[in-house]
Amino acid sequence: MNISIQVSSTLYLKDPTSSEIGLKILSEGIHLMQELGFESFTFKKLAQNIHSTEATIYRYFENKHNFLLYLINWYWGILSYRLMLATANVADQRQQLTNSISVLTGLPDPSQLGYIAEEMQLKRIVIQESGKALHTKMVDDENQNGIYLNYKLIVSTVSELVKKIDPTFPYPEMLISNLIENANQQRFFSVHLPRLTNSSSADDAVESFSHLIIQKVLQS
Amino acid sequence: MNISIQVSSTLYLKDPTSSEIGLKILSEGIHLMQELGFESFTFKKLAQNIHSTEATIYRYFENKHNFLLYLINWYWGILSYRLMLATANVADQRQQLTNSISVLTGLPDPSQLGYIAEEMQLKRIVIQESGKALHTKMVDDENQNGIYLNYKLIVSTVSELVKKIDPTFPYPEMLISNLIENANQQRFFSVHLPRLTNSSSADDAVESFSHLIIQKVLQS
DNA sequence: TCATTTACGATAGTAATACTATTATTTTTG
DNA sequence: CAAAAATAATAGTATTACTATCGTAAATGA
Repeated sequence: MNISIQVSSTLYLKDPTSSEIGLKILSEGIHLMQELGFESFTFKKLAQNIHSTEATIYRYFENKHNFLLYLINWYWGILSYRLMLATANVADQRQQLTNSISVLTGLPDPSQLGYIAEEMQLKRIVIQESGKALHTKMVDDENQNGIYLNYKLIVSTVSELVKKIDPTFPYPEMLISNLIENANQQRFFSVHLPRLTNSSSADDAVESFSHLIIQKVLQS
Repeated sequence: MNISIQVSSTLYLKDPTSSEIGLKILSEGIHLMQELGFESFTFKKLAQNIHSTEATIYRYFENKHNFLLYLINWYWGILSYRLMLATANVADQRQQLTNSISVLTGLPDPSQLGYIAEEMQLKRIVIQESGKALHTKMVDDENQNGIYLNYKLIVSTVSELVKKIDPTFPYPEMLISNLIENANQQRFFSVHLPRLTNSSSADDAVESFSHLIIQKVLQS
């Protein structure tokens, strides 16, 4: 059911979407990754869960670090797609920005068309694990290999919108990457360190906060 | 030279500041942690560097995860102290907040009194590794053990200031934890993923951005 | 000062992990 | 239906994150 989300081909040895067992690696892999967390997740456990072997998984992914990067890349691909949907045929640039911020910082609406089942699971993985994927000695090499293009494209697209709305604002990229990262961080806090946030699961304070920042900071 | 920074005693088995070799574990440990990163850092390597053995280090710290938590806790202790210095004898609350934001998001001034040599190294470790310490299955237990009290105290103190200045602002804790986390994140981006930020090492855009947010968002 | 606790160094050992390698068997495909 | 490719089954390796044991050195205290 993937609407052909692009994931950088340097992240896999063999395209997991090209075979039955590859798809099982992905779907069960997502499930196991969020259940166990990156540290306790192993290819051995995944192999057992899909009634296959370690060797088979290693034919698709070089290592579990790359597997995590694949999942994160996939997530940003989905968001990229939803961002496109949310701004298409919207004339007003302010409204485009508002819609974009909702996509990037709000929770996905399950009833919406184009909803992708894996998105919620991937989002949880991104919130919990993406720091571990990023804060590595390999980050510069990976960046060179285009691993972060999906993410950078999102930041670039939305910050271009910011520039159009308020050309005087001096930190458009920082503003957008901040709001994106903050959304994930605050959702983590609201579960584990609630005194660091004003977000609870009931109202979506994270999204409201983001809109408020945009509204107060940009002059149009 | 520690001005008796408090670190939660649940983080060590034996206080490393209480002995010669404990202090060597800390100073060489900081050095090695930032040089190798958390993954490649091992107690074995650290033991070799201080001409001691693994067993000795394990007598001070239960494991390397707790060692990292100790370093991070130490960092927040230092910041807590600097926050106190920066707001003491400042009458105006706005100015107190401004000074606090500078401490939390700016770079420390080496010429300033009370500067602690390890702070820069610890800051680098916090920027690079703190996500790995936090995003773990143990986070709830650790929080229960008071590991994050230093951090929560900082957020609480500064957000109380926010509440006094603008009682109508609905997300004071989120605002402050966001600015703190953002500062570290953007500094990481500026080194590794510069297209996600507008911060370069030359000017301190991170700090300016933070002040701008505060200024625009709070009404006084 | 001398006995005793405490800390440290040296060494060995273990279970788990993150892979690599080999070979047999099944599945796919031209 | 033959050849190629993918997978299963199994074994093996280096490293890591510890734990255990024991002899010695240093600090402490009566």
